[in-house]
Amino acid sequence: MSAEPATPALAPTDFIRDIVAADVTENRYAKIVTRFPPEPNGYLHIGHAKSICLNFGIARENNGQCNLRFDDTNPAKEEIEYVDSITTDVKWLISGWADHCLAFKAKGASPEKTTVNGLPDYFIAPVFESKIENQKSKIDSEPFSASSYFDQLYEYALVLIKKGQAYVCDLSPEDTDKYRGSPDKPGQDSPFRTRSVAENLDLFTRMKAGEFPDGTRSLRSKIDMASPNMWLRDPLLYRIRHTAHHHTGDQWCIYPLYDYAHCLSDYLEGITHSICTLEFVDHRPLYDWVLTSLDLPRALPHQYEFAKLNLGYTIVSKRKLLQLVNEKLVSGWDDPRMPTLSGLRRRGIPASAIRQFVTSVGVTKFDSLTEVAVFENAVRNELNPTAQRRLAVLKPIKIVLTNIPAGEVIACTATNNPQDETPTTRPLALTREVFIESDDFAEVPPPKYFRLKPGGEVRLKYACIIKLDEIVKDATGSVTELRCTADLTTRAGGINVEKKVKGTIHWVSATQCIDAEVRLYDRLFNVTEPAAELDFLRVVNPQSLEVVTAKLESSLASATPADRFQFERIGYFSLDKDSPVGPPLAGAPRLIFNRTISLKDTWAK
RNA sequence: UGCCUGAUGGUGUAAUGGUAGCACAGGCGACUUUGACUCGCCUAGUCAUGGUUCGAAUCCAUGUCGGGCAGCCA
Repeated sequence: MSAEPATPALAPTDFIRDIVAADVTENRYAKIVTRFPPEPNGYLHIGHAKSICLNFGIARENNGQCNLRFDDTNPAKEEIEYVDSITTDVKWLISGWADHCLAFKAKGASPEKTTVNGLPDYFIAPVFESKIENQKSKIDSEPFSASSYFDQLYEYALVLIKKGQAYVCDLSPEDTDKYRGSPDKPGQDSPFRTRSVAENLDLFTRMKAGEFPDGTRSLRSKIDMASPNMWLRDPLLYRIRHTAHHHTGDQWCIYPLYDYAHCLSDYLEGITHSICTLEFVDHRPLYDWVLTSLDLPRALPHQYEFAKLNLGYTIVSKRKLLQLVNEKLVSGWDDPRMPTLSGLRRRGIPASAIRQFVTSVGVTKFDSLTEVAVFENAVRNELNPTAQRRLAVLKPIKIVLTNIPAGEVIACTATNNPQDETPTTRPLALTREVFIESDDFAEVPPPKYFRLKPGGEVRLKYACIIKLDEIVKDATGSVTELRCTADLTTRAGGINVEKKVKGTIHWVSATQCIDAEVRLYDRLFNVTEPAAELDFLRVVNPQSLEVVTAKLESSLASATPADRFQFERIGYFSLDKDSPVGPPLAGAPRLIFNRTISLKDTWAK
């Protein structure tokens, strides 16, 4: 038996995809439909990326659809600002990969009443932005949202009441808690559990009408107060909240809870596979209870759970991320050190690298902690073949090439990306005075030091070999310049091009370079599991940002934020979104570059 | 001491009763006008104890350890 070549990058497989594949084989659904259902109460982060890639990935691999849906059933926590940032981040992350699977709904639409197998039903149809853009008459669309199902959800609640499966409870929040019992002790039935259908209908109608203050009554499912599963002890379906909703305004004062709204939202949208994280395993019987209690005519969605992503040296808790922002430990939600998608984007990390990373981590039920090295590897893998090589000196030290006259310009040719099949080039100017990296010179070199040292030779990349003759110091003894001789016969085309030296270093012309602010980022925390600390603020890395004024080769003056650069021998960089674009004018703010990630450095270790 | 869930090299993940493989990390070496990339080699694993079986990471039993659950949050 010859083994098929493994292609995990192209066709990832995991226990959820196996279930989907089996459902496809057995023709259980006409189309595979998944969904990404964030609550609009914060910014998306690297952990969400795993869920997004799983849901859109499954849709993509099965010619299916993935809905972006806002799980906006709690008006107290949600804001329109978040729906906008989430929509932007999702589109960015799937761009060029699963755009065609992304489903929205028609703007303002709510589920339509239909008949299926002679039974009344509701369904909301998808709209694909990727398709309407090609059409003449553009349909306005928007993401799905639980709040656009409030009418249907209310109707379904009425059905549950009429079937005797839900009741209005007058217990206070505190008493509800007491009656619920504890994990090892059964709860007690609410005294309101036996109310008549008529009374329940009356009370629930009046709840909706706004007759009662917050917290005075709730609609509860009638399941089992003695269930060993706490979530089956008559969980609440509706609570009273006299609070305006970012989407429905003042229209409602009762709002459905997650366990009631989520499964039905899935059903209304025709979701087939409802994928969530492990903490919802205990909720699954409730998910199924609601759906099966309602005698719905179409195929029911099913919930599957996987372990969320844990990344070393990273925090994703909304509360803690907010604390970093509020206490000005970072510049904002999109600070390049933040694990938010907007932060990673600003840092210059390509969406494809994030996708590759979360795919490489896999999907299981094991609560794991992934090393940051895996993420960094994915980023470098994406950047190496695409980033344009440039020369930049972060911490300059001046070299004088004593045998090159002042004013003379020696033209050199640099390769833009050696990884290209047919690499392109650009011109570089070698002049009498150049800057090199101060790390690339050592007066007292450590063992196996390949770089510039007294009496030693190195190659200036793309130019020629130079030899250090003299170290010039000021009165305090610090080095002010290095006087070297350039061996011009070792240039490309020269008779001694083939001459080998151990070290090759980067440089820029002192007279033909530009200044730029370069922000060097390091990990935000000093410990692998900052979330496990009693006080995570105490393990914030005080050196997570270093700002330097660097000398860049002049071609970098025309950089745009979309460009990805590798500053040779240093790392990958991109223009910050706040940086002025285009050639710097006199007196104008200078360019700002972010270091996306350093190059691997096996010498520094 | 109720319910749910899980345990494979340092890390993550495959193997669905039949050769424990891959990636990352680490080590050594080759190549190199990036101490990068690339290439080669190496290190290292089935939680424990029993059982079923010709054969067990996989099935069964017991135990150990980890994670989750008692919001009118999602």
